[in-house]
Amino acid sequence: MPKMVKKERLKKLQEEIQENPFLRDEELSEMFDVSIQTIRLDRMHLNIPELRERVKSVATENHDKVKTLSRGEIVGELIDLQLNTSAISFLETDKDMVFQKTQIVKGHYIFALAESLAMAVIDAPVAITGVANIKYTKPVFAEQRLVAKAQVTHIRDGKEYYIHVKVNVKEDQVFRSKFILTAIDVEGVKR
Amino acid sequence: MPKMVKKERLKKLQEEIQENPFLRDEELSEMFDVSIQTIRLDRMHLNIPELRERVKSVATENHDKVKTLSRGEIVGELIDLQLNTSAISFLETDKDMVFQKTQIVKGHYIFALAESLAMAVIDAPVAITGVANIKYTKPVFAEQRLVAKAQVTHIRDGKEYYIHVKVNVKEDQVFRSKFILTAIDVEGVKR
DNA sequence: TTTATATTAGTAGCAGGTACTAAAATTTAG
DNA sequence: CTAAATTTTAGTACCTGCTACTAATATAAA
Repeated sequence: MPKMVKKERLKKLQEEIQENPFLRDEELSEMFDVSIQTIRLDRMHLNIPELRERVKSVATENHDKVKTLSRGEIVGELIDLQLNTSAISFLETDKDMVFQKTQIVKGHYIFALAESLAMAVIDAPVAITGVANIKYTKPVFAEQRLVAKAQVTHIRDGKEYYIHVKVNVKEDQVFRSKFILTAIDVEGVKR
Repeated sequence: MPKMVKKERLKKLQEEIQENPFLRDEELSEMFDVSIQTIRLDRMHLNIPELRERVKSVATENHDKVKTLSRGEIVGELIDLQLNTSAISFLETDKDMVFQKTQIVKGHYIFALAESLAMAVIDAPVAITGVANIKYTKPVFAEQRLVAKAQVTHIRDGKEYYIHVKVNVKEDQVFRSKFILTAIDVEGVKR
């Protein structure tokens, strides 16, 4: 990189570390063609912690994220559950969920919220999503609280469950759907 | 923890570190009530790297994962695209995508594949999912290759796009859907 | 009791820093 | 142009969480 003044370097340094937090001071000093001490002063000035701390925070952030996405079978937080009858859950949307161009939340997050609530409301050891009829009525943005309400409308033969799930942001409905979930015995589905 | 024989300790140690990779040798030595040296010999025996290496690998693994989920606007890999006409993409399913009880892939992954393909096929700067009509025809398991095919069936007023998306595993259809996407101008959607 | 096996102790050295002091180099002001 | 202020570089001591190694004990098996 060509030599630059302090201000410029600070800006670029911040961007560079943001983009790749795994860079050592030595590597950065080579990139910017300044001494290692300068990089350290710069980091101090920008309140950027050392490599190991950066790595640790990437690790812990993502560790948590992976847990709530793959360990938790339910997307969002369950706040009320009447088995086989109704259920309510919510999900706070954030910047990671949106299309960058439009800032609109990707549909599958809302779908996942609705689907997992539909699954949660069923009192069956296993259920598989059969049919879903969906309508997105309004776009959802980041930093909004989605409230999902599921209502079991019909149970046929004790196997097929008809469930309506509606998702609201405050009083505005943003999504509605009908799920038909079919209870299946675990052994019967093996490949 | 009560004292235990080597074999038992090795097993527990492996589990403990797997569950929480952020433990120092010293903390582990206290947990198991053995010397720090013993923990180090144990790790060596089990081929478990040191704390910093573990943290680093958690960070990099998840760093990649987050990138492919949030940076990439399209879920799956695009292999063919005829703008405003048709498109094909695929997605390899893995163990992280399934319900643990049933080993069946969660519906929203398939939905996300279909939705993002539907969005990709449209030649509009911005598009928002309006209505989706969905049917899951067969359960999908991990380690299968989902192939999604999108077909634009109708364009109304140059704004509303009707798109069919079908998802197959080999010759079996596992999902089909109809999307109606509405092109919107970016300025018009701001809150 | 001798011999293995397992555990503990202790030392030197490494990476990637922090925290600090001090000297140059460069810029800015008078 | 010169003095003062700012920026950059140099160097040292110390920190954490290790590795790699040597050596002494403790415990269990033959």
